[in-house]
Amino acid sequence: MSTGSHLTISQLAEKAGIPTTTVRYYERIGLVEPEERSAGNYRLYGRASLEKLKFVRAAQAIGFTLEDTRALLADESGSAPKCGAVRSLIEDRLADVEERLKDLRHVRKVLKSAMEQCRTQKPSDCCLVVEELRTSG
Amino acid sequence: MSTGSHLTISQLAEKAGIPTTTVRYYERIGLVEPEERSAGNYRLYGRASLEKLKFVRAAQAIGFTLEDTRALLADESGSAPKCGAVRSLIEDRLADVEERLKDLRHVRKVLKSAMEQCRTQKPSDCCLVVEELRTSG
DNA sequence: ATCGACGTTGCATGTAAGTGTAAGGTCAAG
DNA sequence: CTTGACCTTACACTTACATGCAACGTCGAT
Repeated sequence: MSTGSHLTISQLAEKAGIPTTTVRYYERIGLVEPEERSAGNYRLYGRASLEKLKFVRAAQAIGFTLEDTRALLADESGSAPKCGAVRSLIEDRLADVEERLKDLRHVRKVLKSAMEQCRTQKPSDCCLVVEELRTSG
Repeated sequence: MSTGSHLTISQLAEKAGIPTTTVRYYERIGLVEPEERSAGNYRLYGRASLEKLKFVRAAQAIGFTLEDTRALLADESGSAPKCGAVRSLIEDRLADVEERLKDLRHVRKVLKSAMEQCRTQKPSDCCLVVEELRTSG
C-alpha cells in the first residue's frame, strides 16, 4: 500500500501511539472516522484524524471522558464547539479536580497516620490499623 | 420477623448506609457472610458484620479496592492480617495517592490555563481551547 | 502464485463495583 | 387467608474503556 497523503489504520495508530483496535473502537463510539476507504475497503486517514486522535488522548489525560471529548470535538454539525459550551465543560472538570484533590489530601493524611500506627508494632503482630481506618476514614 | 440480637439484611444495610443488593454483592465476592440463616432461609447478621461493613466502606473511602479490603480483613485463616502485610498495602496506596495528586495538580494547571484562553473569547466564538489542550495536556 | 503482514467485520470478554429483573418463598398484620 | 412488604436465587445488564478472537479479504514482495 503506497502511502500518498493518506495513512492506513496502523500508520495512524503508530503516530498517535495507540493500538489499532482502539482506533476502531473510537470509530465505533463516534469519535474518529476515516476520511476515505481504499479500493480494498481499508480505512484511510489524513492529517486531521491524527490531530483529532492526539486531542482525544490529551483530553483523556486531563480527565475528560470519551463522552465529554466527543462533545468537545462536536463535528456533527460541521462546526467547532462554541466557547461557552467548552467553558462549562472545563468548569465542571475543574470542580471535579478540586474536589478530588481535597479528597486525596484527606486520604493521604489518613494513610500516613495509619502508617505511624503501624510502625509502632512488630511486622508479625496483628494489625490495629483496622481501628484507625474505621474511626478516621 | 422479631429482631433478637440479629439483624435482617435490610436492617443491616440500613445501619451501614448501603443498599441490600450491595450487601449481597459483598457476600458474593467473599467480603461479608451472614452469621446465621433463619428458618425461612433469611440472612441473619450480628454486630460483627456491621463493624465489618463499616470498615469496608471506610477502606473504600480512602481508595482501597474491595480486593485490597478483603486482604485487610483476611479472616480466611481466622487471624487478623499481620502488620507487615498491611503496611505494604498502605505503602502502595500512599504511593498511588502521591502519584495521583501530582497528576491532578498538573491537570488543574492545564485546565486553568485553558480557562484563561477561553475567557479571551466570546461565548459564541469557536473555541481555540483544542489547541491549548493538545500542546500542554 | 504464494507467503506473511496487515486489513476487515462482528461478537465475546475483561475490569470494578455494583444495579436490575424475573420468578418465586416468607412473614406479620388486618 | 389474603395482602403487601420483605426475602431468596440466578442471571443479565451497567459504565468507561477498551482487548481478544475467529474467519476471512488484501497487499507487496519474493
